[in-house]
Amino acid sequence: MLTGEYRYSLDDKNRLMIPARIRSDITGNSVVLTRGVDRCLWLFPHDEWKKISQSLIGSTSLFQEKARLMQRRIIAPAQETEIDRSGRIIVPTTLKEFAGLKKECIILGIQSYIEIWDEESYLAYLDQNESKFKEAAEEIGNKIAL
Amino acid sequence: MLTGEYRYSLDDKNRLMIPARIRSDITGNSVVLTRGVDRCLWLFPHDEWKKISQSLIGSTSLFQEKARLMQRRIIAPAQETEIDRSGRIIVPTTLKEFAGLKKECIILGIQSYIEIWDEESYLAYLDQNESKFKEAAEEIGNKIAL
DNA sequence: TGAAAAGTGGGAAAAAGTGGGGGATATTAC
DNA sequence: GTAATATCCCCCACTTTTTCCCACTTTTCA
Repeated sequence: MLTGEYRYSLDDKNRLMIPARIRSDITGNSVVLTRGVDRCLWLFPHDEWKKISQSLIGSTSLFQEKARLMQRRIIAPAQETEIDRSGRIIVPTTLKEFAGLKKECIILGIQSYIEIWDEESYLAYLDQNESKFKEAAEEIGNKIAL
Repeated sequence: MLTGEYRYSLDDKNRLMIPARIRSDITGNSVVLTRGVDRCLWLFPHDEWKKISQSLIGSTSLFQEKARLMQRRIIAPAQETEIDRSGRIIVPTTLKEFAGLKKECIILGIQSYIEIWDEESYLAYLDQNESKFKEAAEEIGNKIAL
C-alpha cells in the first residue's frame, strides 16, 4: 500500500534510506526521482513513472509553451535510480538542491508514489497550510460521509 | 531514457561536458546543436534532428513568412558537432552568445533531445513560471488521477 | 533474550570529469 | 611572401566522483 511517514537522514554520500515497509511494496529495484509540485521530490516505481510520463508527453509538443514548461519542470529533472542492496537511493545534487534537503528528511508514502521533503520545509508547509487544510476538509465532508 | 538535470561548466575552450548518463543513450558521436525556443540551446542526436528538420522543412514553404522564420530561427543556426573522447562538445560562439552561456550551465535531458541553459537564465525561467506551472498542474490533475 | 531484519558507515576499484600540452592549420602584420 | 601569432583539434595524464561491496550497529519480533 506504500503509505507512512518516516524520518531518515541523508548521509555524506547523498544516500537516503527508503523505509523497509515502503520498499516491500515496490516491485523491482528501479525507481524514478523527480521534482514534485511544491518544494519536495517525487519518487515513482518505474512502471508508475512510465504511465505518468507517457500521458504527459503524449499530449504535448516542444513547440507549445505550456508543454515545454511541463516537460522542463517534471519530465526533464527525472532520473532513474537503483535501490542499493541496503535499501538506499542516491539523491542527485540538483534535485537535492531543489528540495532544499539538508540532513533530516521526511519520507511520505502516498499510495502509488513517495514524497521526500526536507524536515524543516515539511513542518513549515504543514504549518502554513493548516487552515487551508481545514477548508478542504469541510469541502470534502460535504461530499463524503465519514 | 535521456532525462535528468545536471550542472556543468563551460571551460576556457568553450567545451561542455555531456553527462555520461545522457551520453550512453545517444547512438553515435554526431549531434546537432541549434537555437532553442526560449533562451536555451537544443541538442539532438543526429537521427532525431533529421526527423525534426525534415518535418519542419516539409511542412513549410520559403514563400511564406512564418515558414521562413522557422527555418531561419531553428534550421539555419544548426551546427553538427562531435562528442570528443572525453564526452564533451564544443559550443560555437554564436550559439553560446544566443543562450547567454557564461560559466555554469544546466543540461536538461528531455526524452529525445537535450536543452542547454545558462544556470542563471534557467533559474529565472523556472522562477517566473512556477505559478503558471502550478496552474497547468491543476488542469492536468483534472484529467489524470495520480 | 536471541535470531533475523533493518539501518549506517566507510574502503577501494572503476568510471567520469577536468585541464592543459603541443602539433597542424589558419590568420595577421609587415 | 614570409614570419609571427593565434586558433583549433587531438590526445594524454591527473583528479574527483561514483559505484559496489562488506562489516558493524541497532532495532524488531518471536
